[in-house]
Amino acid sequence: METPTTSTYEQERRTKVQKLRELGLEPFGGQTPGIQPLALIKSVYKPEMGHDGGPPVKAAGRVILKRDMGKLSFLTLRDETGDLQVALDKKRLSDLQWQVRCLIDLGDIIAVEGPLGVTNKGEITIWATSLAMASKALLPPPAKWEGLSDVELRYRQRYVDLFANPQVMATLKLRIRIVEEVRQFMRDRGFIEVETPMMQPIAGGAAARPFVTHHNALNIPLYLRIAPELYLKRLLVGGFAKVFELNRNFRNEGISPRHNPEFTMLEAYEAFGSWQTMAELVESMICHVAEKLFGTLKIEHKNADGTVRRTINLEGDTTKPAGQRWRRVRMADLVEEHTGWHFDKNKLQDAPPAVMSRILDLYAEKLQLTGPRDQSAHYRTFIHHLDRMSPAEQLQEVYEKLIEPTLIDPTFVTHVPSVIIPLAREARDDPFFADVYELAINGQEISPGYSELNDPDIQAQHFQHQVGDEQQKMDDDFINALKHGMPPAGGMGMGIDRLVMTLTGAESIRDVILFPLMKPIE
RNA sequence: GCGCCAUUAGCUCAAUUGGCAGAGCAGCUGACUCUUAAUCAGCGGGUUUCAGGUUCAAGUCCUGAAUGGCGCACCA
Repeated sequence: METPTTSTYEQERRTKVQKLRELGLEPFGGQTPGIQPLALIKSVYKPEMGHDGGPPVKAAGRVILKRDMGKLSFLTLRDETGDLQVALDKKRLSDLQWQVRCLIDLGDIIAVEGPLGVTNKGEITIWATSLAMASKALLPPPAKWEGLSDVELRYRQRYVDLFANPQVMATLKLRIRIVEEVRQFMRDRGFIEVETPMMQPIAGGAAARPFVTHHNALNIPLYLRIAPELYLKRLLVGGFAKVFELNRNFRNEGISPRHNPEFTMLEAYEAFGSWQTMAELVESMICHVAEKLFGTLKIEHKNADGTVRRTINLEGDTTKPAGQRWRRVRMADLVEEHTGWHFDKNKLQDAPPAVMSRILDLYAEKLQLTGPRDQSAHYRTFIHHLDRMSPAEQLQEVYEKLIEPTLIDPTFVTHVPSVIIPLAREARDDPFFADVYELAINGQEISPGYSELNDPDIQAQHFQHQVGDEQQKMDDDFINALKHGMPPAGGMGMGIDRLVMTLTGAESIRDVILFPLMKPIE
């Protein structure tokens, strides 16, 4: 591809590429066996090795700092594992290689070989006896001290972000470790990982707008899945007892600090389980991951200056058995606790005026509104919005908008109105509510868990109702599957990106996704 | 889709009331064999995101656009 850029930086560096070629050297390197990670090399050094008495080592990395002093240079190399100093001493290098030294810029990737040692000031250092350009960088890296801080550039050019900002690399690697631990935990619990269609003729299992594509040979529309749920349940019908899938879902909705159009979801189903077995599973899993990766159940979110912004306590009530320690509370009780609204399945408009006043207090707090209430369009819109809802929707709305964001420590919210959860079973003692939990941590919904609905007729009714709302399409084949008999089951979903945000303290979902979606330029 | 805010050198940021667009790092030239964001001397570097407008004069004020951030809406 043609390079349109003609910045002086690039021109200078292209000249150096040319000079390397004139010296008979390859500016873009080649296969180089025997290179060891910088952190490993650093760990090999022992004080008795002295100034340069360590073993010969072979290293490679990006030059992130350069200090030239006439006939001696110190470079700081960086690789995936960390930083290490390399010394280029004119006496130890051939004339040709010394000329290479003069052509090294910040950002270049170089390979060196030489004994491991230490400088007079005590810095562990490779005293290079050979030096090769592995990849000449044609573009300059960001400022060496500030790194790259322009948010847009960081997301658009993550490759720069990763090498310029070690904290970014650390967070994204932590994400990878979390995913590994979640998988391992599920396997240890006897769940098997399956792969179900990401391209579906009917996008079911959730209420969200799907991405649409087209299959040419069949001449049919296909939808990127918004959830794997209906296929995983088909597997229960087929006889799988404990399955999970950990992969991408796609939802054609707005982008926000908590929403990326493609995101990673864990879904798991256990025959003869329930929302209670799923609650135990998710609580145990998150605690396991936290213990394994951080060695603690107290997760601290820190600011850039190191001060603690927020602490999430995953311990719960330690007088109870492990896996049942997190708070469990009915949605109606939680709403009453915060607003004084005693939910009796009647409309909010019928509650005492003090309730609405309290709800508006919370609304003002959330949006940080200070002005008078009567004239504010904010309040009018919100009230009008609530007025048009059914009591069940009002309960859900008050919880989701005003209370969920305040739930920092893990909380299982149970007895959610069943009308808004078409794929779950109704509670036996009161069919107004569904047999489910919604787990909130860090002010976000992290995981829903259901006692799954396996009655094909009730499921079909729920779909009919939903079709009326244009929320979910009727999936006749799924109903057909249920007619063959699906064992009663517990099912759960868990938003992996949000879990990672909770565990790492990331404020935006983009900080835990390697390549978040950005609008293309032009 | 709506609202608020931002956009200045490769990067990080200044620029008073509307009055000559600047610094640090990076770059170039030179010095330097123990530096740690090396140091020292000198030199370059700009369509102030874009398109219009007001004005003697616009980075600064106005209108529109683009991209981004945050909030709202959407997303059970």
